[in-house]
Amino acid sequence: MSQSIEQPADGTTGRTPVRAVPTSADVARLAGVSRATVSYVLNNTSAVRISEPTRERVREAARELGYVPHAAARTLRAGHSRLVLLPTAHVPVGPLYSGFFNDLQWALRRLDYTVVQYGSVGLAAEDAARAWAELRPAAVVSMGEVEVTPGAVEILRRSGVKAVITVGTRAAEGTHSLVLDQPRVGEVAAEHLIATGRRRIGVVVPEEPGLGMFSGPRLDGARRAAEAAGATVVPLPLAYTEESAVALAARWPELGLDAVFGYNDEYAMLLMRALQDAGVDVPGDTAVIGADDLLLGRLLRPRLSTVHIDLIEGGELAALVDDAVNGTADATGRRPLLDSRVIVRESS
Amino acid sequence: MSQSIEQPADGTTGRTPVRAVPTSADVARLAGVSRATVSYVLNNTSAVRISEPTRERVREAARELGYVPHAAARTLRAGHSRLVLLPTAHVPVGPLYSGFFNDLQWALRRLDYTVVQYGSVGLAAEDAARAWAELRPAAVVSMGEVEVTPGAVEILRRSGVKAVITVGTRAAEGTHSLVLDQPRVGEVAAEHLIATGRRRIGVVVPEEPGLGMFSGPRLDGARRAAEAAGATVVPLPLAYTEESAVALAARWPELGLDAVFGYNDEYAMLLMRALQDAGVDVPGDTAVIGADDLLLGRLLRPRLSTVHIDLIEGGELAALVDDAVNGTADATGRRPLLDSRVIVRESS
DNA sequence: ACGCGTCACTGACACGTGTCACCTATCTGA
DNA sequence: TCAGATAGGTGACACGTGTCAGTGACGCGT
Repeated sequence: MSQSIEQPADGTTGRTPVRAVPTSADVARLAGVSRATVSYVLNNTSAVRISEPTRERVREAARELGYVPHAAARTLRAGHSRLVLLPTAHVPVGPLYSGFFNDLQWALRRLDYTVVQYGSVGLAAEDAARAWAELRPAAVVSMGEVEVTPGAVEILRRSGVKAVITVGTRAAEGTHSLVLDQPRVGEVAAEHLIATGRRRIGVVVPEEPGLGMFSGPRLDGARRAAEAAGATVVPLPLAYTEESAVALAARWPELGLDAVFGYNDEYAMLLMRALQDAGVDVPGDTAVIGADDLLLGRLLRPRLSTVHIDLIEGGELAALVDDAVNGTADATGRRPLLDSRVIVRESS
Repeated sequence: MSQSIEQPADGTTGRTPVRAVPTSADVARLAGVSRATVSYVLNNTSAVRISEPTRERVREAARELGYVPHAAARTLRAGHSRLVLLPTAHVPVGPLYSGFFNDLQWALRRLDYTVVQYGSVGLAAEDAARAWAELRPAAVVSMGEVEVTPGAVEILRRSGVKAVITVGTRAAEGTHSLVLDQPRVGEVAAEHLIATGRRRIGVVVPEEPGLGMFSGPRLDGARRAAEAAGATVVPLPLAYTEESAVALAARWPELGLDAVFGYNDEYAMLLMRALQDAGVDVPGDTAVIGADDLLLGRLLRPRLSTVHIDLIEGGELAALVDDAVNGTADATGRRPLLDSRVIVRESS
């Protein structure tokens, strides 16, 4: 405890045993200028004039020392960061999300933001918000998995977060909300099935946790369409395992369904295979339709019909984030951003 | 229209009253104590004794103000962060990776680290390293997509990064390397095919960029197995589209292959379907095997044989990261980690 | 010689936190 | 009574950066 580390002692001792991380002060010393000059040169600030020979000396010194600025010190000084926080409970699998995330990250990077995926497993909404707030992000973009309560928004706002954006099934108080009309997905699926003469429609409800906020609204949408046409909707709980699908298929005769909306392509494929193995003819006895328009859906026979969902483009969302951070978000109010449409193949 | 955007319904659209972010000094003032005391209480430092009434006053004040510590200031003061950087060029789709990433993030969080996915699209290795270094992470875990050159390692080390860990097809100089034995995947696949009497084996090589560092070694492994048994290996370029698969299937007769290793399950499924549509009997004429053991592979008929890959567990890697940061990791350097075994179903 | 403007740069402060050394009462034992 | 121990706390510094207000040198017109 009383052992002291050898002091760098400002030039008196030339060598320190541990190689310290070079700072802008080191660069300044080597280049024979002040630290302010170093800062001006490396950030090439336009308001201050520094002669070209000096600029070059500074840059050379920085290169030689391998100087890299300290992001934490920067944000501390600046009072705000360029972090965009992306809370995730479980990282969602699925190519739809992956592709979207890729685009978003790329676009935000282009705007000089850093995207941080931050897990908050098993935390209450406001505890999670506190954890996020520690990073003092410029914006928080919640993609529907994580609930954002008004209290959580208040915590974030109070910690200096400029923009809170939610993408989910419903608008969250106090945030810029991109409302994905999940009921519409179920609705167009059901409308299609009804239009092709089906009357008793099953709707798969995944048992996996975390999907409830999508499956519920899709079920509701299907119900709405069925009601309007005098058809019937039956919810079908299903886990993403072969056993569960086989068990459901075994009950098929007693259910008396002539169509099923499989929540998404993956569940639909799983169920369709089980149905075929149980002797159910698709689409003769029962029509099947999924959602998400995966390539793999075309590999089964019959090819899987699906609902194609146009998610907002990553670049578009990135622009919204930037506007919200700058306080220049357009006040156009509601704005149509995508459509869900049925792609008919062979399974319906 | 199934998506809409909404403004904050707070009445304070865009323009929030400039309420200063509370600091520990504010808490101290409100509680009537010094800032040092606040720090001791909130981090409940064991070495210093603070009376229970005072502790409670401080906690109450912090609660009332909604105080949240400033991570940047903390890491600046501490000289190091608890960030674990996970560079990604493209976020890889695929459930294998997603599941792994989930586990890793969860386990590291448990050890009080924050995982940051940081994209470095189109940057040279050392430029990317400089960008990572700005965040002064405690560790950098590169998952094989991004090349880590010795120069990049030097930059990271110099910026104070405690541990550089690479997970990939080969060890990287100066890092803790987890070597995934990719050739082994191709080898076991080919050995299985040869053992069941096949002699001319096609190996799918995806045309998608970024997969080359996996597909190349797998091809080599297959070649090695074939050579040992006097069999033949033919590389088959394939893009992840139906058209590409159909085109490849059309050339099947002239290729004269009696087996194919599909790189992974997704490519294998795509190709198998195209082969069947072209009138090729699977596994009669040609055996097909994939890799990754996806559930969807069981949905096709015949069920897809596959190579099951045991990736390192997220928790295990997290422990290694922690050890490396603390300097208590065994300096073995390289360590083989990928166990591959064939799961025979019906397609081979 | 003097005022004035421009050029090229520097000194010093603030951002929010953790921690070490120090300080003042009060209590203890002889 | 007095030295010493202990409880409970505080003042001050350092971390690395960006930026504002100066500051000396120099050229120029009168």
